[in-house]
Amino acid sequence: MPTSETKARDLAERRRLEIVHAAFAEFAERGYHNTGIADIARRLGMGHGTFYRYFANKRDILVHVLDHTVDRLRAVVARDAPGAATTLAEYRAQVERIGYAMFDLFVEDPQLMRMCFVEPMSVDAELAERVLATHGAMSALTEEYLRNGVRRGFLRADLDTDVTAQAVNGMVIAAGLSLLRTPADRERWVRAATALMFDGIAGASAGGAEPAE
Amino acid sequence: MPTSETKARDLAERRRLEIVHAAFAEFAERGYHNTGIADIARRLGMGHGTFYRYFANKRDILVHVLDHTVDRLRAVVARDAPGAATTLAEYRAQVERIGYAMFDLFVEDPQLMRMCFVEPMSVDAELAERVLATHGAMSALTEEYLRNGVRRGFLRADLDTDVTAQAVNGMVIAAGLSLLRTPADRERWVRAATALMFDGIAGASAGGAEPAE
Amino acid sequence: MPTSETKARDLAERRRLEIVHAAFAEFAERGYHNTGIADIARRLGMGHGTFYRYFANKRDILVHVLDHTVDRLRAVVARDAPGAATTLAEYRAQVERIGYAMFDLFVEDPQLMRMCFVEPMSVDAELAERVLATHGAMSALTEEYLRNGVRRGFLRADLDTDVTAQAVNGMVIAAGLSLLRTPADRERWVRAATALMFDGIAGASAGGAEPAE
Amino acid sequence: MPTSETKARDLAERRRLEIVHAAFAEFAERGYHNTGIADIARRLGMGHGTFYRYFANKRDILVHVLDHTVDRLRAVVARDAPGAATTLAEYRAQVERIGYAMFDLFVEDPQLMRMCFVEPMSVDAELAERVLATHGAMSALTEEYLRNGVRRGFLRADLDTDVTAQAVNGMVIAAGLSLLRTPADRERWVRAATALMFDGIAGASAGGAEPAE
DNA sequence: TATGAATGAGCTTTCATTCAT
DNA sequence: TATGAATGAAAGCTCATTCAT
Repeated sequence: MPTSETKARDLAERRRLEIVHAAFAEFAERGYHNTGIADIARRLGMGHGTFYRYFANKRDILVHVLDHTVDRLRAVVARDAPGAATTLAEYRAQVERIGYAMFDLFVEDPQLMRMCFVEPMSVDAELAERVLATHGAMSALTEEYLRNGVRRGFLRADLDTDVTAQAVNGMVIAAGLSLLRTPADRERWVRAATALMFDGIAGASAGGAEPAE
Repeated sequence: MPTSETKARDLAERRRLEIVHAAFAEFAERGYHNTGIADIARRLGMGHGTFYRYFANKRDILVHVLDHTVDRLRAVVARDAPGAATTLAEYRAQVERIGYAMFDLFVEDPQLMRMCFVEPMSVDAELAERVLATHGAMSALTEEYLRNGVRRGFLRADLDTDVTAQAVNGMVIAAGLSLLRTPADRERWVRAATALMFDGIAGASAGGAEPAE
Repeated sequence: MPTSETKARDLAERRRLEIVHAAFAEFAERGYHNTGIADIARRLGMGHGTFYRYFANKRDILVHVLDHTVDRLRAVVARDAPGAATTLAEYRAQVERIGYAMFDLFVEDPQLMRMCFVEPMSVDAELAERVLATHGAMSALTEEYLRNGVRRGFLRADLDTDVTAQAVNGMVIAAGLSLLRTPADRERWVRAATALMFDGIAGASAGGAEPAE
Repeated sequence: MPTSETKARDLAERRRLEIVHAAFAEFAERGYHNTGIADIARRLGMGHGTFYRYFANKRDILVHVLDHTVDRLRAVVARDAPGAATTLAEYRAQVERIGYAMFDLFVEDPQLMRMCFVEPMSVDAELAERVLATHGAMSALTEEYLRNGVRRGFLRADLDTDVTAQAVNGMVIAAGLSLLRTPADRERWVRAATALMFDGIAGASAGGAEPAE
């Protein structure tokens, strides 16, 4: 039995979400700096004063768009538990699943990348730091997966999990950027990326774990 | 025999370069949108009207800063000719050399990354496309190296050079971003990244060229 | 026999008064222009839409605050009837009584001065005129006292009652302003002001009714 | 031989003064809060952006208008040196001179009062305090005159110079306010005010230095 | 009657760009 | 060629007021 107060709160919450979505669309379309509050409001058919009932200022909405978008990303990565895989094959399958999911996310909304990593970078130092922190957090997540693999023994014992996690995340970023420009073959991307990740590029015969010396 | 005209042209060219450097510094410090023409001019101790004798408008200087910065990046990658290596060990050594060089570049000027890939992304669609095109071009360059390795037989014959090149470039981007936040151990980064690139993460015993099926 | 209608009217009247008091407090605290309708409503714990059920607009409430405040001032001055005193001593005592009373009023609420003479002056021409008219009315009241004294023969026969009344009121204003800044000794102020008013500043020996010639 | 730099500085200084005058006129006409920067600029036929080359913000111009106006007031009071008079007659003549001069100032520009004491009072606490401080400073100046008279023996020995000075200043304020409403007879005002100031209102026969008790 | 969500006029302020000197 | 004063478009933000509930 929802009281009128909770109903009002729900309505307000829905409104906030609407604005977040509209802002996402506008920012994605023309960029944060080329978007006015009026543009966001117009997209929702509401007065631009109304915007300020829900968000403190322009930067505030960007923060919320960012958070909202990062959550979507994080959800995909976190869906598969880091400790789930017990064999290399399982692990690889898990990575592929995540890869496919992220790829689909990027395909569904190619601007997602931009909203998470590009637009907020050029607003102010604090937001830039926040983006980088997010990137760091996602690398930490990736590292969990790697650590698990090392612990279980199916990943190289001498793996530098920290740096490797960041490098792997870099591949994901590259995929995202690539999709901003041209549609890509999902299968091919994930296959090539996992191949690179697990096996490297060295010829099978020549391959050794040791760096050249 | 420099005529007074060529001398004047040289002087103008030097001035343009000065402005590009000043703009780079200002943009790096507080971002394109938070930098005014006056800031750039002030840094050079020149009147801000003078700026417009050398560049058409604010966007124009960004384009030049971008180009100039990308050239620096490209120079590093292109220093080693793609076709130079003839064995895996040579190839790997070459990659490491390039890796060290890029790393040093990022350390020397961590904002380089931002100027190439971040700031121009949020100005307008055309500049964003340009950034992505640049990224594409550098991937193409990387691909040349990979193709060469495949041709020579020391890289996997079935390597998807296109996607793999992009993914490798993603690692570089990750390194650059990482350096924006925290200084990193050059040795460790390059070692881990090349290990990942050449050998993958799979345990030595378990490693096979074949993807899980 | 209060009908329900008169009861409702009374309730409404009480509400109006509450709002007037709240508005006085807010205006006094941060000035008319820095106070929003929402501030006044919040102070009463009521919705700010409700305000408009009692007052036509923001200016309207100021008018009512002004009137209400002027009434308080006027009541003090009018308490002693202008014609009551019949001798100079009585008259002087009356002036002192009024002086003490006004002083107490200012001490009790130093913002009273501001609400009567300052805030409304900077809203629009009509309100400014109204403030000046009020000042004129209070001078007229003062003049009544002076006229009475002249008529009774204990004030200078040649007294310019009009201008003198205004000048005397000016002293009161000065006292009010002074209290806005620093607390003052009531005794001292009233004593000095009445001494000035009745006897002037000229040395006793030198004193004559005649202006210097 | 004015260098081009001093010429430029002079020009800028003249521009600033022009703006101060225009702002004075606009503020006087419609009040600080009802005046937009655009109004001030329009009055000078200049773009409103130009305003910000000379003043930091709207409040800033008010501060300058205030200072400029107070200086005009102060100049009048300070013209006659406080210690100049040596006899009561001289002193009274000096007071009358100052009275005439102030009166003329108010007649010439009745809004002067409003700019000094009214408009800045309702902007923020700091400006209000500043107005009151100015009032205090002018009272202090008046007190100097009174002290001098007491020292020389032609004013009451027991004069409370502090309070009396404030009260006398109150008369001046009253005159100023009065002139905002209706033109007044200069002769009459000064005569009545000095009479009040020097001799008080008590009838000649009845007059005594002692307060009634 | 009471409410507060919605509104948009209107303001201040910034800054890229122009142009007379 | 160099300058910086002038400009006004454009944007963010506030808040008095309205009105559906």
